[in-house]
Amino acid sequence: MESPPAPTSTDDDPTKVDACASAPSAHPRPDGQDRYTISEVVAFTGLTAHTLRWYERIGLMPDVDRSHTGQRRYTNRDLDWLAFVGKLRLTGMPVAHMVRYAELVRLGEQTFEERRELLESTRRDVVNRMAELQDTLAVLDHKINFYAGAQ
Amino acid sequence: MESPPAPTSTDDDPTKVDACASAPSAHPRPDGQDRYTISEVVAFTGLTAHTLRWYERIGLMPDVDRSHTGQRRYTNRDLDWLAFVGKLRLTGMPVAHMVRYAELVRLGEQTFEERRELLESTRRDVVNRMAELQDTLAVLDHKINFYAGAQ
DNA sequence: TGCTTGCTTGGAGCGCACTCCAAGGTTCTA
DNA sequence: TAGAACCTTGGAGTGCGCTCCAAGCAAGCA
Repeated sequence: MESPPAPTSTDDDPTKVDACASAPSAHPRPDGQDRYTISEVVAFTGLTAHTLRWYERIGLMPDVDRSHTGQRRYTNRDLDWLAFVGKLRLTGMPVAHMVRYAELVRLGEQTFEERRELLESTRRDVVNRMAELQDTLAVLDHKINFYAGAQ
Repeated sequence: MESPPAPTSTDDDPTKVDACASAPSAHPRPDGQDRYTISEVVAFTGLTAHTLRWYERIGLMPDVDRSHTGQRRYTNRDLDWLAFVGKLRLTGMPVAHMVRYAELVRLGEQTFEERRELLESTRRDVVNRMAELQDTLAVLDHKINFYAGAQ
């Protein structure tokens, strides 16, 4: 990372696949022994195995490692990436944009600028959405108060 | 309305179809001459005519008036209702729940309690969503700062 | 060794919220 | 009175984000 914060956290270094440091997220196994099966990842993330495989098919997961017989083995870094994708999903960002971001990460450091622009655009969406929700909250409270006042 | 605020605003009185007072929204025509065609409503709301007709079909619009030849004529109250539905839509509330709410409004005052519960549940969803977005904002800012710092 | 459970794939299916279509009637302006 | 623009309907289609299926291989245990 930029300066010296948490020693275990991976971050936006493209050699580390742009995992997300904001959730140190205490992974159950130390680096080196982190070869999770798909069902373990299902348990950690709450996603379904179908969805995990689908993410890979559409290019949203960066090359998951395989066992000698071809079964998926996920790393802590993959888990970090999935946590970040989960955040993006909460923003309502279309999956196609996330795929674009994943592609930029694969392309390395020369895409930092475009990545930043993409995230800033997403940030604006989030801020707008929060303002909309704040408005809506006022409307809901007004009506709830009316109904509460009318017993 | 409960106390005496804005004189023009309709509100949660079921005889007035539960329109939303929170947006006084300066409708272009006074009550009595408010018989908007579907394309006028499209212009006001940003919804498509398809969507307006669909809302009616699924029970999300309360009995839109018709001209003598059967064409729709929307009132200011219909516009208020659509504005409220728009707010609910922003919360991510499923259309089926909005239809349920519309049904409760049609059933009159004895559904005040259930309407309040439905809106309070929606309110909780909104608050949760806002907290999630706030979290996400922190993650986005962290990454944006990293990319900005790396030029 | 057999048995159960888990993992693999490509491709089909689903639920939601619209979105559009075809064929025909209505309204408005000149 | 003509012509353009608008409105009607039931039903089919679309795009998104999954979700599931079938058929077969892999892993772990008695």
